[in-house]
Amino acid sequence: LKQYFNKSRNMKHVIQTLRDKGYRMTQPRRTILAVLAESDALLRPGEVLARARRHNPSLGAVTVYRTLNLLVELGFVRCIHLEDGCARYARKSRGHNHHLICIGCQAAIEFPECGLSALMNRLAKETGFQIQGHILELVGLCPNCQH
Amino acid sequence: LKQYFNKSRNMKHVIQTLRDKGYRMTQPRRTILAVLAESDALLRPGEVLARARRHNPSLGAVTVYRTLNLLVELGFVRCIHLEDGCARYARKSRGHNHHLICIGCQAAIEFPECGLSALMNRLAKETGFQIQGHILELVGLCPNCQH
DNA sequence: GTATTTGCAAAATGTTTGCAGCTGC
DNA sequence: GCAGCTGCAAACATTTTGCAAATAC
Repeated sequence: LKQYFNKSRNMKHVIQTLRDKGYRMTQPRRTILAVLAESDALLRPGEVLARARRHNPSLGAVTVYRTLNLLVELGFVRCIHLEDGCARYARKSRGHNHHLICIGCQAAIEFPECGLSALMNRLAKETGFQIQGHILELVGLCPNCQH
Repeated sequence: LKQYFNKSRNMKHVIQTLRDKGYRMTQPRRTILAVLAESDALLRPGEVLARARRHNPSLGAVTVYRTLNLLVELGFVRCIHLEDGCARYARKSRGHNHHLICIGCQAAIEFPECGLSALMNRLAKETGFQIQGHILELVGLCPNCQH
């Protein structure tokens, strides 16, 4: 889990996906992927930048913003807005899933099944809406932050 | 529905709640409440300001931000961050509920039951998290925006 | 070699704060 | 009358854009 992006097979998958869309794997992108791979917590862009600069001090903030947007677009990263509206990022597995987030330490755990399809079907019938998706995040305190 | 805040009983409830917490009902607050009452769509602070200025041209943007924050704090309004991270506001009924949002016209319909408690209980047991809440919004196209 | 990417500076955007004057009650 | 509120200006935080130099492949 911790080495999601470090596992050679996953990194190759990222590189291949970039290639397929005309993008390139670069040193800054590798560094940012490594930062996300090493963290189990949601990170703000500034936090990603600070951590990435430990490995690569000349990295620019703009590159972090652009890279995070790209990784979201490609589906490798999720952008989450909690109540405060700040953008936070976490790595995302393939397929449909959501995050359970600790409001103490920002730890984020993925879970796949949300069981919302019955609700969505019912509301679609009742309202005539064509429901396309949903935003769902659970928030609470992880075992370490409950004391 | 359209006149949620205009109904005298509801307005009195807002006034009473403000009073109880040491706040006052003022002309700018009344105007902003009326704007939210008249709209069935999510509104950005700037949109609230523009609409409110039709009734009260001297209204300041800062007052809109402060009033929206206050109304969220008191539970009369919900602040929603969609994928783009922008803050949008909608009036909120009492009790637990969520919104079904049209990505075409920003129309927002409240619905009360989300059926997430089984999922939350299961994840709490599996992870040791003390789950305190959830962010849930359904997004799609309303009948008018599907054409 | 060439198209993509980077990093800087600057601009744009969105929101908050300090404060003097105004308003609700 | 006095506490709370407003509106302005300014500060602040965050994100985006234009562009020349660097880089991936």
